[in-house]
Amino acid sequence: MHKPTIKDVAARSGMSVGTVSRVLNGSQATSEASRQAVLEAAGELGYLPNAHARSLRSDHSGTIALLVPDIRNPFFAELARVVETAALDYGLATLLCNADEDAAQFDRYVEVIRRQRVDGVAMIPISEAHRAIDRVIDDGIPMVFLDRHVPGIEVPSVVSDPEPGVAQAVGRLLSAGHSRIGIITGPMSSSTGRERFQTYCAAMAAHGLGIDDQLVANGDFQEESGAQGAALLLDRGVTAIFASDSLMSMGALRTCHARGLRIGADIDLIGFDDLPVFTLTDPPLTVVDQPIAEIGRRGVDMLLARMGGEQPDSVRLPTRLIDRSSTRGMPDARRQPHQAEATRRTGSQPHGKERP
Amino acid sequence: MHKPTIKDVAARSGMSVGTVSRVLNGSQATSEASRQAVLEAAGELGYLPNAHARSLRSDHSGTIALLVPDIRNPFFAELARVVETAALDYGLATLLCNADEDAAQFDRYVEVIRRQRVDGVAMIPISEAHRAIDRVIDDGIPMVFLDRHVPGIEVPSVVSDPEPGVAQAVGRLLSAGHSRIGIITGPMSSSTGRERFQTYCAAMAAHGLGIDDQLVANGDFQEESGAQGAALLLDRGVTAIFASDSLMSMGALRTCHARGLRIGADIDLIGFDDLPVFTLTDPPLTVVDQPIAEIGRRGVDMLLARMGGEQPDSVRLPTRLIDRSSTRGMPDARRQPHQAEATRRTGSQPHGKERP
DNA sequence: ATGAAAGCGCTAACAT
DNA sequence: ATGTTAGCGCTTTCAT
Repeated sequence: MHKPTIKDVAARSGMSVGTVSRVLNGSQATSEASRQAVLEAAGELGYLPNAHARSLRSDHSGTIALLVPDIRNPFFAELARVVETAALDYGLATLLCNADEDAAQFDRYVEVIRRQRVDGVAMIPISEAHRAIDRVIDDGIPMVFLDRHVPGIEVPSVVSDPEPGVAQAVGRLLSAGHSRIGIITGPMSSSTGRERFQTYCAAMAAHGLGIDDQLVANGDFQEESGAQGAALLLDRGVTAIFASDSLMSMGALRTCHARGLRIGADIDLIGFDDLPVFTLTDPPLTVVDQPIAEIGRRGVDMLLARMGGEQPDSVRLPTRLIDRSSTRGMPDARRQPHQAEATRRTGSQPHGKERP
Repeated sequence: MHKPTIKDVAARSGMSVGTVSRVLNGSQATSEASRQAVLEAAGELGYLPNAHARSLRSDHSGTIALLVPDIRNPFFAELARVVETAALDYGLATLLCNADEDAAQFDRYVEVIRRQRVDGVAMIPISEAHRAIDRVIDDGIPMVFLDRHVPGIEVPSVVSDPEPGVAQAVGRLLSAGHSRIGIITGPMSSSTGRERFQTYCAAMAAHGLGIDDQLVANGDFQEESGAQGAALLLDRGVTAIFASDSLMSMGALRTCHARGLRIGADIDLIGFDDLPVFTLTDPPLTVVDQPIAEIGRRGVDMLLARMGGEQPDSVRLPTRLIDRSSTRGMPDARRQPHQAEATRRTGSQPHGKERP
C-alpha cells in the first residue's frame, strides 16, 4: 500500500538515489553492475516513478492535451484515437479535453491544461475561444491546430484542403444534370465552414454558376441544423444538396427520408466526411473524404517538433470524392446499391481508414 | 513566460506563502483583508497553481483515468463524453486511455495511470488484462467498472441488464413467426458477451426453443466479425439474426446488403446498442438500447464515493427494445420506413439520448 | 490569523 | 562512475 520511492530502491540496491535516478533515466554513464542492482531492486519493489515529482523537478510532464469540440462526433473520435495512439508511441499520455460544443467548457479545460503544465496541446480551435487560446500561447505551451486554423493566430496547423474533393463533388452533380445545387454550410466562424463554402462557390463559378441566397442554408455542424437546412433548401426547389459535415449529412438524410424523397432519384445528396456507416445508409452516401489518420499523425509529429523548439510549417492534406449511390448519375444504384459498394470495398483502402 | 509561483503572489500581496496557500484553498480561517490582498495579487500576476507541486505534497492529483477498449466505438465515445463531463463538474480532469482493442496497450496505459498517481480509475475492463487490473487494485487506486464487470474481481460496477431488452427482442422475433433465430455473440471472455448470450438462450428457452450450435456465430464486437457471423448464419438458414453490439450489427447489415437481402422481409435483424444513424440505415434498425448517459453518470458518482472511502454497491440498469423496421412484423415498414420513424421520434426521448 | 519551516519524490549540479 | 545535496512549488504542522 505504501508506494516505494526512489529512496527505497536506493536502500535496497545499496546505491545512492543519484545513481538510481541515473540508471532509471538512462542518462549519463553507469556501471553494468550498479545497473543490474538498481533494476533488480526496482523490480522486486514494484517501483514506479512518481510522475508529479519528476515533473516538478524536470519541468516536463510527459502528457499532452487534446482539446476537441465534441468527442461524440465520429470525426473527432477517430482523430482522438489517432492522436492518442501516436502520442503513446512517443511515451506521452493524453489528457482528453472535450469542450462539448461549449465555449465555457472550453475555457475551463484551457485552465486545466495550464495548471497541469502539459508539455504540449493539440487543439481543434473554436474561434469563440480566442482569449483562452491566447492564454495557452502566452504560457509558452507548444501547440498545434488540427482540422481547423484561426487566422491571425500564429500556430502551425494540419488541416485538409477541401478544394479537390469539393470540386469533384460539384462536378459530379453538374454532370448529373443539376444546376440548382444547394449547400448546408458550417459556421462561418470556423475555417472549415468558410473554406468548404468558398470552394463550393468557386467550383460553381468555374462552371458559370453564380450563388444566390436561395442556395445556401447556414448550419452549425450539428445534425439538427442539417435537417433544418435540408428542409429549407428543399422548399426552395434545389435538386441537389451538399452538406458540409457528417452530422449535417445525417440530418439532411433524415429530412429527405421524412419527406419520402428517394435520394439519388428525387434528390441528390453529397456529404462531407466519411463514416463507416455511410455505406449502409439508405442509400449509401457519396461523400468528400478527408485523411483523418494522416491529419492526426502529422499533427502529433508537428507537436513534437514544436516541443523540440522547431517552427514547423503548416500543412494541408487533400480531400477526395468517394462516389457512392446518393447521386442520380448512377441509375443502377437504387437497385443494387450495396453489391456495388461491397465490390468496391475489396479494392484499395483509401487513407487506410476503412475497417478491415 | 516565467510562470508566477506562490512565492510571487506572497511577495506581491505582502503575505507569507502559508497565508496565500490558505486563501487559495479556502482552508482554515483568513482575514478578509489578507484574502483581498492575495486574490488581487494572484489576479494581477495571472497566477495558476502548479498541479504537480500540489499533487506531490497533498497526494491527490485532481485527475481520473478513463480506460476504454476502443474510442472509435460510438458506444464508448458517448460514454467517454458523459464521464468526462461529469468528472469536470467535480473539478476532475480526465486522462483518456484508449486500449485500442490491444491488451499490450491496455497494460501500457495501466502503467501510465499508476505513474500519474490519478485519484481514481473508471475502466471498461477486458478480461485478458486481469494482471494489469490487479496492479491498479494493489496500488490502492479507487476504481469502478463501467459497462462490464469481471467475476472474481471485487470492484463495484455499473452495467446494464440485457435481460428485459433481449427478452423483448426475442419475443418480437417470435411473434413475427421466426423460430430459427441466430445470434452473433460477443466474446465469452467479456461479461457483456456472456450475459447477452445467456439472456438470449433464456428467452428462447422460455418459449420452448433450444439452442443448437447452428444458431450461434461467435463474434468479437468488431464489425468484421458481425459481417462474417451473419454470412455463416445465413448459410445455415436462419431467418432472423440478433447481433450483440452496434459494430457487429453494422457488419450484419453489410452482409445482408451485399447478398441483396431485404432486411425486414427476406431476413430480420435486431442489434444491440442504439446509434443515431440506425434510424437512417436501410432499413432503420430495431435495437436493444442501454442507458449510456446514466451508466456514465452513476459510474462517476460511484467513483467519487470510492475515492471518499465508501464501498458503494454495484448497480444494473435495464435495457429496452426500440422497435424500428428491421423485423418483418411491420409490413408497412419497407414502404414508408422513415415517415413512421420520424413520427415516432417526436414522442418521448428515451434515456434522453436521441439528438434533438 | 499568520509566519516559519519541513518535506512530498525526484533530477541535476557539484563533488570526488 | 558514484555519492551528496539543493531545490522544483506547494501544503501543512508548529509556533506565535
